[in-house]
Amino acid sequence: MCQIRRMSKQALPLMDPVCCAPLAQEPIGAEDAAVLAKAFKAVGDPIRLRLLSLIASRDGETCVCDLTGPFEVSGPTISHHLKVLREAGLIDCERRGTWVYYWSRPEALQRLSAILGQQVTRV
Amino acid sequence: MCQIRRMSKQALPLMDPVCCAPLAQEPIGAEDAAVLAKAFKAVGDPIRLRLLSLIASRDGETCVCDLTGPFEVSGPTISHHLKVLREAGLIDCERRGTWVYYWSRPEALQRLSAILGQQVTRV
DNA sequence: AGGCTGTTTCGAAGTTTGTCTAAGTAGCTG
DNA sequence: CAGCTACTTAGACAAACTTCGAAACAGCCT
Repeated sequence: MCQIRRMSKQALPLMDPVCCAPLAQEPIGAEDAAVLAKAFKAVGDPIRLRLLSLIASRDGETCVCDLTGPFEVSGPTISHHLKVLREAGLIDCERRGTWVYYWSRPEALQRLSAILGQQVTRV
Repeated sequence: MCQIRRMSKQALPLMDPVCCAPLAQEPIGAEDAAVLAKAFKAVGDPIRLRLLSLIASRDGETCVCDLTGPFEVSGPTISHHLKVLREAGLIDCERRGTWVYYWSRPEALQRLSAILGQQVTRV
């Protein structure tokens, strides 16, 4: 199930040690590249990208039950993709009663955005 | 070999029809997601991310001969990764005499950055 | 033309990923 | 507690990806 408490405690587990220098500013190191590539790979799947957009474009939280509808894949597959996004630090979740709710981590998206972009953004 | 003329003519073949609305603004459509996911997948590999950073952090062009050195993989593998980046519209190349030179397409990186970020950037 | 160097393409391992069905866990309700 | 619903995990399998060595191609030089 959703690792509620554990995930909420550690923010951005994968990207934390990575600096924010844009790609085009200086050649990225091998370790940073490995960590960042994992995050980019997480958004490198059409269904995950749509899931992330669905979750991020909501004001508050999104119930999983609202996420399985728009896709042509089975529930377990959606759950798998949500897990990948969660392990990449892009979203987080919490179970309240029967349902599980997801929300996005804008700071993680912003960080990835800053890596690709030219502006030297501090997040 | 490097599709010099052909690639230079058509700019951003994969991302051209995709709009620039940030992920978090509105749920992305399935077609846009497919195109964008391909681009994100291209940077979702550590070697490709380093290659892109190496190329993008240079002022001008980068010779392939300077790209094979820093990596522990064979020449053909580097060539394959460069092809993936090129097909994603992130870099382009030209052969001049014996050597092939690569350069980055900042507008493509900027577009991806804008999709992830919150600012409504027009590129 | 023939040989040499730099780069890409081809074909074939081995690994990873996306997807499914089946089974398991969490929590509600009677 | 039994049964029900919501969601996740486990195991399996096909498709895709990464990588390599070998071969092919492009352009220089003699």
